[in-house]
Amino acid sequence: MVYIDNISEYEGREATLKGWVYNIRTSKKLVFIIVRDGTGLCQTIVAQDDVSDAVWQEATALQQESALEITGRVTADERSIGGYEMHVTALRTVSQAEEYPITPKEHGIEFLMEHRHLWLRSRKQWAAMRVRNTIIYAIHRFFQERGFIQMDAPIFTGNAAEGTTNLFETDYFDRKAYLTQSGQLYGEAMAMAHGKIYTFGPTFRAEKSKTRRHLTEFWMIEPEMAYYDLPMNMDLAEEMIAFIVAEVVERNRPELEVLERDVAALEQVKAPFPRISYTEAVQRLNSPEMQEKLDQMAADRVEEASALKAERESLDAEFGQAKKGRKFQIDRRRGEINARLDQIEEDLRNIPVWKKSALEKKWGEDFGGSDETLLTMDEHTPVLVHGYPAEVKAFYMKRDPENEKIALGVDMLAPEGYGEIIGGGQREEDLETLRQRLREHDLPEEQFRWYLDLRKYGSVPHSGFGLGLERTVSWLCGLKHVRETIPFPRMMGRLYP
RNA sequence: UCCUCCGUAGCUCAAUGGCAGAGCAUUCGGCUGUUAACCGAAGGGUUACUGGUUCGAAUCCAGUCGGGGGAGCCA
Repeated sequence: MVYIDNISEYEGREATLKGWVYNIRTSKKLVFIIVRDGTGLCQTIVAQDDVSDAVWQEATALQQESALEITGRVTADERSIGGYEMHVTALRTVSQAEEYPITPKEHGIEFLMEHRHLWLRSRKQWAAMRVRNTIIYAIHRFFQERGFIQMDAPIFTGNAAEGTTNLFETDYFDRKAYLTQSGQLYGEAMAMAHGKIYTFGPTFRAEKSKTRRHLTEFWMIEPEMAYYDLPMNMDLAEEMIAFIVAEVVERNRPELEVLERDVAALEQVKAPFPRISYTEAVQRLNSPEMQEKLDQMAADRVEEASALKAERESLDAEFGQAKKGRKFQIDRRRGEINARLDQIEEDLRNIPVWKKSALEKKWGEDFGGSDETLLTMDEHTPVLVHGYPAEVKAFYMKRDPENEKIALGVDMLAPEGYGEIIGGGQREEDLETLRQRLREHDLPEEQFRWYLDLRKYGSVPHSGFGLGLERTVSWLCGLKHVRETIPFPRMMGRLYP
């Protein structure tokens, strides 16, 4: 089989592509068909003089997304996408498409989500999925090359416990079962068997969150390592992220270009990343400098908004006498301006809230989304925040031996406002301490009998973390919303397709 | 659960209480190299739904439904 991504090998020769019509343009005696085959796009040219009447008829009858086999001579041509094009000699329609709903024009998100099964064929979505694939492969490589064993935690769990989040409840032979929100506790058991393990699987949270960072079903990677303390854990997380980013930059340049991602920003993501304690982070949020930064941000937004409005007015004035092609551009630009203005309006409403949240953040409170954005605002790499107040963290988190109020947890915050991509820490390994924590959190010891066994039979210091795959994809692709980083996103209010 | 914005042709949007419109898509015609081609024509509407105000409602008011963004919660 010939695929578009290696079509250069066929320059000057005849080849057959099997794919779909990405776009088609007709002229009197020429038809330009952009063919898509899953590996890329290639322009093909059908000239009436070069082909039989039958082939010409078929070519002119093709619709967007019709499936076809197309044969012709491959030539290099700078005018064409990918630098090569095909002069067609034969063509077979495999399947004539009906009128395709996703036209070469902007669409709203509701419409696109309703057609997600088709939207996946579009260029940007195609590129994002390829980056996702690189990330998945890089994660496996990273761990496999370091002696980690990949193991799977169960998806059905019996205990609704462990904490605060809402779980999906299912009927399990007349008993209640819940879809897992984390494989971590099982990861600990597996790490005691194999030393270093990682899980890679779906997780479910029934949170009624409608934000760009949330899905109800998402994929999480959770390494767990025996004999690792918090600093070792942080080193591993940092090394892993740097590795993933380097792989994406190396292997996905064309995809990042399609996504219009600023590659230079990704190239700066190299270890070591800044590390600050939770206590320092709170001080930073409380600082007058942070308030000034937010005032500056508000002023910048106001300025940007007035510039955009001026631009929109001049576009409006131009629109009347513009030619069709230009009208199209104006339309598109107006759409961008309106979307940005909506965003600015939202920001301006929120900045006072962010200011208040930052200024009034007290030691002991958890960070909100805006706090995370502020903490990474001046960085081009992720930031590690460690040593959280024990009270806001889960029962299994080990406390700092020198300060009972501090848990040995760490979060990694991605830059550019992408938020928390990693959460983890060192686990409590002492049996009696853990029993007491369960009581403090009002959790039933019976449910955790197996977990407590791990502390009875050869308990050792151990650590691990969870990486959110979709947030990582979102950050590296520069996508605004995690719903574009998974083939079929599951969100509150979205179960189709 | 709360705050906020939105719902007009298949799609993206306009119409600021007074004749419901444009571009794309579709169909037909024209055009020899197009880059989301271009030019001409045609068809296409329960303005989300229910009620109210008004001489008159896409527009104002109330409620319902659906969606976007955010808070909380979190990866």
